[in-house]
Amino acid sequence: MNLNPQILIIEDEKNIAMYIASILRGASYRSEFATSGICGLNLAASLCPDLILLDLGLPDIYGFEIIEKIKSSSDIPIIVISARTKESDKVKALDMGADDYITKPFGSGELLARIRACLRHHQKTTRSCTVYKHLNFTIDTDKRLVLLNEEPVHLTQIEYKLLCLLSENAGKVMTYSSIIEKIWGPFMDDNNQILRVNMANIRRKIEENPAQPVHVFTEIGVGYRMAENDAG
Amino acid sequence: MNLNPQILIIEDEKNIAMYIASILRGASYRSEFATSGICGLNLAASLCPDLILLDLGLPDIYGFEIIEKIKSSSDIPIIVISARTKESDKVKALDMGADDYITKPFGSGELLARIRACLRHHQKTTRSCTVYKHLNFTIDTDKRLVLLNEEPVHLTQIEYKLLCLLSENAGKVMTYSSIIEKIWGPFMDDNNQILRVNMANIRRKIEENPAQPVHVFTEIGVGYRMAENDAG
DNA sequence: ATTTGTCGTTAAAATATTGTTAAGATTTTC
DNA sequence: GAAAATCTTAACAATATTTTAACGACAAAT
Repeated sequence: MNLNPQILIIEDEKNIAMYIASILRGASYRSEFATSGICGLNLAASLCPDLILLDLGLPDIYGFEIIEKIKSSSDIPIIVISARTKESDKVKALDMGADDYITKPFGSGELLARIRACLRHHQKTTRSCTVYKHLNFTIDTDKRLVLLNEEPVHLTQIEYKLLCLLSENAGKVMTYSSIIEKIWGPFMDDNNQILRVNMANIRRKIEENPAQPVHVFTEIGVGYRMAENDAG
Repeated sequence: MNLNPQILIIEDEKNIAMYIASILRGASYRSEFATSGICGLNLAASLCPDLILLDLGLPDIYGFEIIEKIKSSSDIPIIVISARTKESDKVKALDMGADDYITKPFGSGELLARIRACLRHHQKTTRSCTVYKHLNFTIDTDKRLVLLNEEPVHLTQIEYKLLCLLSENAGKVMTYSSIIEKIWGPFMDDNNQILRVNMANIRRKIEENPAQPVHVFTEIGVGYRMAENDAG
């Protein structure tokens, strides 16, 4: 069963946020708020929403920075909602990586249509299959279940995210810093000690012999790579 | 060599079409016209442009039909340009598959920014090729993987960087000092002992007979040169 | 032919990175 | 609120990489 798409609203004016949320609810999207930029960035990292609606006029962080940070660590589509009609703002936001730009006031129909277009567009890039198959284990992201030799294995939140991330990118090396950014968010420092510990825990759970892994290899000085089997 | 993106303009009013074309030319896009819907559909099929700018108010075919037809047979991004500001039109066009909707009058900056966003978005699906191919080995820089006779070869960080650098410049001699500068940075002293060791290690890994290399040749007194195969 | 200098090779020393364990800190669960 | 699980941090051993040094083979120069 797939949940309805989750949308994160980053907007400092409560009443506008509430208004948007009600529109989204009417279209049966799940929505979350953030009333500041920092808060928004953290929520974006922890929730991994399907889409972000971003107001540019935030109190703490310069709106364009948020676009940059989110896009550097993820692929989440961003629709900018702004009172600024100046062309230079639109250009800047779009070039920073925003996927669309709507100026206030806007109609609920247009907002929803643009959200649909954005989500549709994005789905083409993200594979629809929710099961990663490997040599002797599978990940079912739909059920959040990992089976090792048909037997369920318990993974903690972080371990699970990490395994999924590597599965998604099976075959190619993911650098330590990119992994850390994707799992712990953009404010985590680049110390990969914590990553090493988690990888050790994962290997203890899914590798026959953790000292000679067959699933996740380490490229010394660079990062980790998951074996490219029939993942996907 | 990659040509600049080609953009198809489907617009019945000549002067508007010319205006758009001049904007595109200014940003060094290649552009083509179609002044009717039928004509546009044919050109879309034969040219396979990178993007389509579509005016909704065409004489022959109902504009929405064009969106539907193009999208059903291809993945070309479509930006609708229209004088209609009615929300229902926007919603309909976007839901039909259009990727963006701009209302006239629009600024050239916004148009170009939206085109960039659209192209960028679309490129993600068709990822660029990052593979260097040589006689019996390949380097996949996306996966950071070196295959020798289809078998993965392990290279250390320096070895890998070095091999990539030479591949990038296949066919031409790279001087020792330029190599050292690129790999160890500008503060490394010009002693190429360390480079010799690394080259020996690389040759042991990728050359059949390291004493008679076929991939990386040394130009005595000057530097190293990688054989110019179909690298790229 | 001898000298000079460059290059390839090997091995050992120095350095850096990674895996592992265990002990607090924090959160979640009951 | 206590117990369990999880997350984080620190220390240390194991391992891999990078650097340095020494030396023989070979080519160019005298």
